[in-house]
Amino acid sequence: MRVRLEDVARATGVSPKTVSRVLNEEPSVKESTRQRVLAAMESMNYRPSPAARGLAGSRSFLIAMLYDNNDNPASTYLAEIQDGVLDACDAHRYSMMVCPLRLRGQDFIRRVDALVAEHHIDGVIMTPPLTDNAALLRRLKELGVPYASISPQHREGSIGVCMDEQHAAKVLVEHLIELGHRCIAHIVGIASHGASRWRLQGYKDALAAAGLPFDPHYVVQGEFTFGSGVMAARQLFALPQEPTAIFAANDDMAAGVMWAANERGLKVPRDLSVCGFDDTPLATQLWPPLSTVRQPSRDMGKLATLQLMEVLRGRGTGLLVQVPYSLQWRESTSTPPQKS
Amino acid sequence: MRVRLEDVARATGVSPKTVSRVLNEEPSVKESTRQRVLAAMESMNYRPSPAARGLAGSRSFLIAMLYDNNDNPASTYLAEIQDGVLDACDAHRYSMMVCPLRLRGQDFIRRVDALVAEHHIDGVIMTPPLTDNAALLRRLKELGVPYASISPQHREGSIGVCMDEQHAAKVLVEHLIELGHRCIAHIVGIASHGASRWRLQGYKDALAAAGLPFDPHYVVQGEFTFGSGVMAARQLFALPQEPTAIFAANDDMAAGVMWAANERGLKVPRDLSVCGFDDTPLATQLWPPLSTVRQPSRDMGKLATLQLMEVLRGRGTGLLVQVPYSLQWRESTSTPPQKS
DNA sequence: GTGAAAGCGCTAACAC
DNA sequence: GTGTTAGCGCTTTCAC
Repeated sequence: MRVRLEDVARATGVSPKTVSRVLNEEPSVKESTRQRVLAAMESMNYRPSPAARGLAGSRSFLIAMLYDNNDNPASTYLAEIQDGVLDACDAHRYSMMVCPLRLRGQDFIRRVDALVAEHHIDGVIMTPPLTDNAALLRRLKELGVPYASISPQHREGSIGVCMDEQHAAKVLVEHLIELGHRCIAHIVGIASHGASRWRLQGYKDALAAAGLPFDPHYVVQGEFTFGSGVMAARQLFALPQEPTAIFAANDDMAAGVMWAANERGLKVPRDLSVCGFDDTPLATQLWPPLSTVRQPSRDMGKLATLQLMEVLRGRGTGLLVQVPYSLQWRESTSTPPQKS
Repeated sequence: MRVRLEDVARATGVSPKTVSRVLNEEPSVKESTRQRVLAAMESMNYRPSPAARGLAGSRSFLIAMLYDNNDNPASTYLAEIQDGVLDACDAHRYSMMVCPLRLRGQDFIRRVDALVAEHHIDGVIMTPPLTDNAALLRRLKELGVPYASISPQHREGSIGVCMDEQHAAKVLVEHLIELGHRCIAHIVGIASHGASRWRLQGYKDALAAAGLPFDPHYVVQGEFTFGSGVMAARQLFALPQEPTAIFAANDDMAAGVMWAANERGLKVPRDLSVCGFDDTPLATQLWPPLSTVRQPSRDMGKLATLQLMEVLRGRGTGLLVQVPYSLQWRESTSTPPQKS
C-alpha cells in the first residue's frame, strides 16, 4: 500500500529512527548514510504522513494565515498575499490553513485557541489590522505560537515584512508638488491600519518639506473602500477651494475619487490629478490609468512566511524584512488646471 | 495538559470507543449516553485531534480547493468562492487546504497525487477550468477521491453547483435588443471554460429569438482579462459598421471595453452600450457602473462544498445544485445612438 | 553516529 | 448498545 518510513528504513538497511533523522534534517547522520536514505526515499516515492508527524512530534508542519474578514483591504490584496504564503510553504514542505477572523465580534480569540488546540499550528502569518491587535498578539505569545506579520505598525521586535510606506507617500506627494499642485488633498484609510498613519504622515512630510501649509480640511476620512472614496471626494469638491490633486490612501478609494470626478463632470487629469497606493490590478483598469505606488504583495507574503520558517526551523529569530516600493506614474496625474 | 478522548470517556464513565461514536455521530449510541458525553466534551472543552483522527481512521476531515493558477478568472472570483468553501467547512468542522494548480505544465497530476497521498484528502472542490480537465477527473476517480465542481461543463452525473448562464446571457442580450440595438457584438472568454460557451450560446439564442442575423465578425475572442477586452474592443471598433452594444463574457473584459471606448472618445452609454457578466466589485467601480449578470460566487462555493459534504458523510450521492442569476441593469447600457 | 522501545490520540475490527 | 484490543506512521527518550 503506502510507503512508510519503516519501508525506507528496511530498504536502506538502517533503523527507522535514522530515516526520521534524515527526514528532519538533523545533523547527526553520516553523509553517506544520508545520501542512501535520500536515494531510497526518492526511488520509493516516499511521502511522509503529516498526520503521523503531527501526532508523534511537536511540530505539525502547518501554518495558518490569519486575516480580518471585516475590515480587510481589497480582496485582491489578500489573494496576492496568500499566493505568496503558498509559494513559501511549497518551498519548505509546509501546509497552510486559511483562517478568516472577525475582529469585531469578540470571539476571535477563541477561534485562534481552537485553531492552535486542534491543529497544533506551528506558526501564524497575519495581515493588517490583525498585526496590531494587542489581544491577539498577547494570546499568540501565551500559546507560544510564533508569528510573522505583514506591515505591522510596531516594528521593533516584529518579524515579517514591511515597506517604507511613509517615504513612498512622501515621494508621491512631492511629485505632485513638482507638477505645480499647491492644493493637494488626502483621503485617509481605516485608522486601525498602520498604512493609514504612514501614508498620511508621508503626505504631511511632503507638504512640510515644500513649505506648504497643512490644512486639515483637505484631509478626509475614508475606509479603504471604493464607496468611501466617492463620499470623501464629494466632500472635498464641496470645499470653497477645490483641491487640484487628491492622493487617496489606496487604489480602491482613488477609483472612487475618479468616479466622483466623473459624476461631477471633472476630467482627470485635466481638471483633477488623482493618485492611489498599492498598484492593484484596478489601477491599470481605470480610465485614465492610475498613478500609484507599487507594493509587491505576493513577494511580501512570501518573505514574511520565509521569516516565520526561519524561526520554526530554529535557524534564527527572524527579521523584519523591508521591501522596496516603486512609483508608477500613469495618466491620472498631470499639471494643475490654470487658475480661471 | 491536553484533554483527550480518553479523559472524556473516564469523566463520563464510558469507554473511549463510545465517545468516539458520539464524536462521529454514529447512530448506535443511546440518546442519554450521547447527551452525557456531549456535555462532558463541552464542559471539559474537548477538542479532537485531527492528526490522530486522520492517522487512525479513514477520514482526514480535510478537503482541498483546487484551482488553476494560469487561466483562472479574476482573483476576486476565486476569493469569493474560497470564502464560501470556508463557510461550509466551518459548519461541518472540516478544514480546507488551498491548492493552486498549473494546468499548463504537465505535472499538475503529480501535485494532486502528492496532496492525496500526503494529506489523505477526503474530497476536492474545483473551479473552472479544472472542472473539465479529463486527466484530472480521471485521476481523482482512480484515487477514489470524491469531488464537487463549480460550474462544470458536463452536468450529467456531476455534483456541485451551476447557474443557467446561457439563459442569463440570452436575457441580457434580449434586453439590449429591446432597447433598440441591432448591432450587438460579443467578446468570448477562454475556450476551455464552459462559461465562454454558455454565454456565447445565450448571445446567439437571443439574436435568433429576435430574428436578427448572426454575424461572426461581431464575435471576437478574449481571454477573460482586462487587456484582452481592450484588444477585442479595438478590433470591433475597426469594423466597417461599429457595434452599438458590446456584451463581454465577463466584467473584466467589459471594463477593458469601456477603457477602449474612452480611448476612442466614445461616451458610454451614449455612443456605446456595454455589459459584462459576474457582477464583480469592479462592476460598480467603473464609470459608468456596469450592467451585468450577478453570479452569487460565495454562495456557489458554499453550496458546492455542502454537496461534497453530503457525499463524505455518506448521506447521499450529492446533487448539482442550480443557483439563480439576477440581472443588474446599471448605467452602462441605454438606447443606441441615433443613426447619423 | 545509530538503534530499541514506547507512545502520540484516535479509530478499526471485532467481541460481548 | 457498548467495550476490548490492536495499530495507524511517525517521533520521542534513552541507550549504545
